[in-house]
Amino acid sequence: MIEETLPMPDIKYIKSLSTLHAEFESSSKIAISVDCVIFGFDENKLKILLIRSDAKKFVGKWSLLGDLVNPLEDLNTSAYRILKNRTGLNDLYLEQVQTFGSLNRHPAGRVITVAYCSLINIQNHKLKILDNELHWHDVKEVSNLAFDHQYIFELSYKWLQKKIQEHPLGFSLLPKKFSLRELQNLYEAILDTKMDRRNFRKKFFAMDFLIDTNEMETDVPHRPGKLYKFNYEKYKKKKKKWGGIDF
Amino acid sequence: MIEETLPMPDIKYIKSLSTLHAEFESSSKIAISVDCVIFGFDENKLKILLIRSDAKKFVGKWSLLGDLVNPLEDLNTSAYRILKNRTGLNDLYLEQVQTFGSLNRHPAGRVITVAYCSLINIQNHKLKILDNELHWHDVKEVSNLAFDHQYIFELSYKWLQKKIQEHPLGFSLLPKKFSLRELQNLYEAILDTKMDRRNFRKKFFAMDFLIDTNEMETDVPHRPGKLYKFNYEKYKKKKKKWGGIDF
DNA sequence: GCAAAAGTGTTGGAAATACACCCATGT
DNA sequence: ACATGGGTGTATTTCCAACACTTTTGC
Repeated sequence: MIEETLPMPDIKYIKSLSTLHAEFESSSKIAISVDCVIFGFDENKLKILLIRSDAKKFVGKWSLLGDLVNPLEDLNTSAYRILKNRTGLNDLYLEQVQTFGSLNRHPAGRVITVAYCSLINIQNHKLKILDNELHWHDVKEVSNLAFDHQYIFELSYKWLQKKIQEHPLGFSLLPKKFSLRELQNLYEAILDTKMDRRNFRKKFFAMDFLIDTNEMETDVPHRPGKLYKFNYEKYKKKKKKWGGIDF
Repeated sequence: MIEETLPMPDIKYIKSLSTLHAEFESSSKIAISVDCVIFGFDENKLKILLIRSDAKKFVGKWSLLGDLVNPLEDLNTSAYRILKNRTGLNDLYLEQVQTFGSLNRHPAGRVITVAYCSLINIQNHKLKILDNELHWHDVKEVSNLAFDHQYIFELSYKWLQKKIQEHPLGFSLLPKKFSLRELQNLYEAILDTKMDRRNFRKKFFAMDFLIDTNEMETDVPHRPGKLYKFNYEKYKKKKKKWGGIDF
């Protein structure tokens, strides 16, 4: 139940003025931010966008892209704004992952952050602002991020691994037209595994969500493969079936 | 109030005083709350805990259990506090579901809320404080909740349906010792479906997470069934296998 | 012609489903 | 005795995993 007015601080004990002051300060505000875990796919590797942190406590460390939520803007809008400022925004997939609210996760005070996960196609979205050394990092080499961003990143990556097996998000990371080899490379990179090529094809053809574009790869130093598009319309109509119990 | 003899401030757009006031008020703070979707299981029906809203805009409507986050308390701690205040807290399962931050979801101002889902055993947790008509409602009869709580409830329910198929949460809703019939009734209630009794048993025995307590049901007007416990230790050791691709 | 990847089917095992009868208890 | 749900096994089907050779292109 939410009170219509903010509650008075509940002061039961005698405290020093400075403690009271600190509590008043902190009780009067919790800041809320959005952090974006932005995945891309290039050279058959899964990548993530990072910048250098400019927080004093974390100089030199890499950090997710985040910003405070503007009080007059919807939460999702905040996430889209951050993405837009950094990349441009066609063909992007964005979804909330989780909210992180440990007491001391931010050195500047109480900041609760909502993590969003975004998938973008690196080729179609050249970075426009390169402040703070913004660039793509191989996910396998991400370590020791600023704040609690390492933890957020790791949860987001696990989230992506699970999600991509249940929903067709992966296509956002590929060109509109792609070969089955590219699709399989994507899955193998994200899930960090190898799959049987024939079974992979069989699987996707059986789903019947791939549209044959009647085009072929060009400029490949081997037999060119067919190019496909993903049929979002057909997918949307499909209702998810009962999945069984499987711990 | 701006005095007529002073120069006009450099305002590019003319706004009413009340608009300016509202913008100042809202730009200065975003409140953050936690709302708990608390599920229980009784009489073979899935239930949810609700109270009467005391927000003026929603008089008479039912509402989830929520409260503002205390700036000196961890986010999860807020959720546990709300639960504790309302129920007592043994054997409870609590997990964050999603954060809701639409601009106008709360009439009192900008409030972003983090939804938590909790599963408790109704028999073991008699309600202690019955303010605001706190009691259990059949999930099938929940409608027209206050705020955006209907939406939060519906997402949480879907979350539960999915989660219970992939993780053994359901046991939190049952007594420590339960019969297979009770377990199946639980699954059928949550998933709103019927299952084959023999296959259900086979499934759970094959998982090998049930411990035979060598006790039987008593006071049942038919052949008594065996009572089982769930083996959390054994489950924890199990690593989740590769799940395949399945849109 | 050679390297490199595209394209293609079958088979065996595992898991899920569908299904029917006897048993133990309380009334 | 009867009503109620407990307990069990098998046949069928479906899904998944494993596996090898031929084809097409660039060089």
